[in-house]
Amino acid sequence: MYIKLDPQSDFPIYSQLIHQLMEGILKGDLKEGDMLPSVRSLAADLGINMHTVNKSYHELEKRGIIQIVPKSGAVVRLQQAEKESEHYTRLVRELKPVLLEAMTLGMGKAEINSLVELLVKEYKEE
Amino acid sequence: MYIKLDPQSDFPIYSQLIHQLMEGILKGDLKEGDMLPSVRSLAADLGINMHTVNKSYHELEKRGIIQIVPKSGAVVRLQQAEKESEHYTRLVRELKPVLLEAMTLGMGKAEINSLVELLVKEYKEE
DNA sequence: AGATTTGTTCTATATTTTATATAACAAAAA
DNA sequence: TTTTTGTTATATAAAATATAGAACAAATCT
Repeated sequence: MYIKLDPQSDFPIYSQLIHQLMEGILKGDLKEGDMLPSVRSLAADLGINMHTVNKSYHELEKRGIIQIVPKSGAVVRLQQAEKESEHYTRLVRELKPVLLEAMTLGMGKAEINSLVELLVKEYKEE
Repeated sequence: MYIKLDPQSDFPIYSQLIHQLMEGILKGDLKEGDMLPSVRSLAADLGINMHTVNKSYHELEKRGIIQIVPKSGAVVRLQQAEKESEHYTRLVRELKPVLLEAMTLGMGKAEINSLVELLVKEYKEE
């Protein structure tokens, strides 16, 4: 699975890594139950620090996407996000400002929905 | 127009201010052509630094939402975001990771769309 | 015209976040 | 048993965030 990081991006490295790993899951490169590479080996592969990878993994765990087994490794464990769950709440908190921006740029409900559909399709066809 | 800032938020103050001002525009508190308060007066009202407000204003200008007239003030000037415009491109870049998160949380196209509709309605009924 | 307010620019400082670097530890895995 | 694992700790550096104060010229107000 290929991971691309851009040091010049607005997003910090650990965020980019989170995004790439989520992409990998959605594309099927990583499936439920799969082990993620160890923080040391992935850091070496990507040419970044171990702690940066570690931060990404723990953030993914906080988001309910992987499970970290102490002294062992990280496993893909997708959780269903119930409404009112902390995962769902955080998602809404992150989604709001982006929608605000879309609306101030003149996009309506229909336009936003078609954009969302377009982007969703890039990762998963249903 | 009431503006609420949370120093403990994950979002920096200047980002929160950007969001609140966008909300004000969408709710109709600020209309096309309206002047924004001066950076000094708004900073004083909110109990934050002048330069922080200034940063928010310039970011809003970069996003095509207001126009800053040198030595005069800031005016609401909503631009239509054409596809392929830098505004549209940035929006997509910000929207992608949020959608990735939604999908890894198990949400499908329909679920995401209904959430988007729900949030959009909070600001603007069409 | 004169006084005030405006955004702008500059320097300075402090805190937080991000990223890297080393080292050591105990538990798990090979 | 040797290696690898995540964890924890300390340390450093750079960037982002936020505040502070001062000075300037243009715009606005009285």
